Amino acid sequence: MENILQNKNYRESLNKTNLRATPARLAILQYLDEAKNPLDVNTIIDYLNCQKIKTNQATVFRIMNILTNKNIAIPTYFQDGKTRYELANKKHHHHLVCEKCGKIEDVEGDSIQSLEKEIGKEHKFLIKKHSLEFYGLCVGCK
Amino acid sequence: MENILQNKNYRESLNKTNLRATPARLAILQYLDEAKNPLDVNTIIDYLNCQKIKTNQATVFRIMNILTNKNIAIPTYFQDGKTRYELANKKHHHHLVCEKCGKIEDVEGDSIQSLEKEIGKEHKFLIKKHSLEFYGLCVGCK
DNA sequence: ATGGTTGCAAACACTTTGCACATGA
DNA sequence: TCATGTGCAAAGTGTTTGCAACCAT
Repeated sequence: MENILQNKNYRESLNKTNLRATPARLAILQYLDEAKNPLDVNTIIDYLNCQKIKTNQATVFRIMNILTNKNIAIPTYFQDGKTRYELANKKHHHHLVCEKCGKIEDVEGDSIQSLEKEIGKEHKFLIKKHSLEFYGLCVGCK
Repeated sequence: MENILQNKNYRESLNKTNLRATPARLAILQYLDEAKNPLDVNTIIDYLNCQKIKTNQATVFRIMNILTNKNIAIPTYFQDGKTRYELANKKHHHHLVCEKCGKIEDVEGDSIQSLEKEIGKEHKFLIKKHSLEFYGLCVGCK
């Protein structure tokens, strides 16, 4: 579980995993790296269009799947049915999702490590990861 | 947040919330009540067919949405993109999802209540619920 | 009787796939 | 050069909606 994106050299990061550095891939890595929230495919496509990089859904889905398989990106599945992606790079965190405006906020810290260990042992289950989302109302909406 | 399904009188439970007691609704409530796992719509349809209750996806989705809005059922969203439902009736719990065979196991106990309070306060976020799923390998698959 | 429910088909949204063409190394 | 990647269109899923017919109360 090494940190593939350590030096923001996206091109090198791609080559290191036997992926070619295409304009779309480079731009997506940069966008994910700058993003404060997990991004869904349509948001990514809009961004690429703004950057004058012509693309389409099939390609972006393919890229996101590859980045996921190479452990460069991590998908999270929210209640609206859209998959959102973040760089695996980021510190482990959870999400606060506002049910009114849809805003997604990160919560840093892996606060349930010990719980995870305990549960895994008790249920004889090899836990590899977890997904913890809090749903409610953000400051502006409550 | 009263317990609507306290006495397994599904008909009464439905009437109490201004819902008519149709064969599909009664059977779904009973099925959910007996189920050890959250159920997705196709699984529910298969069950209804076995029970000689003719139905279709639109109807079952509509029923599940209504039950969710009436706080009788709770949806959970898993990585395979399918929504699964449980009775709101059940003790609060989390899920262990086997990434190989797909089996879903419940983990009883609301072990992160205090964490939730803490995070809500710190982020000025009104947390109404959370969703915690553990992914990995079950006894049989590891 | 009549308003809530269903069934069917069509529409939607998200995601995947096939195949010819284009391109990075 | 040539394997890898892209674009487009079509197809695959899960879910929702419109509307006429149906049925629980």
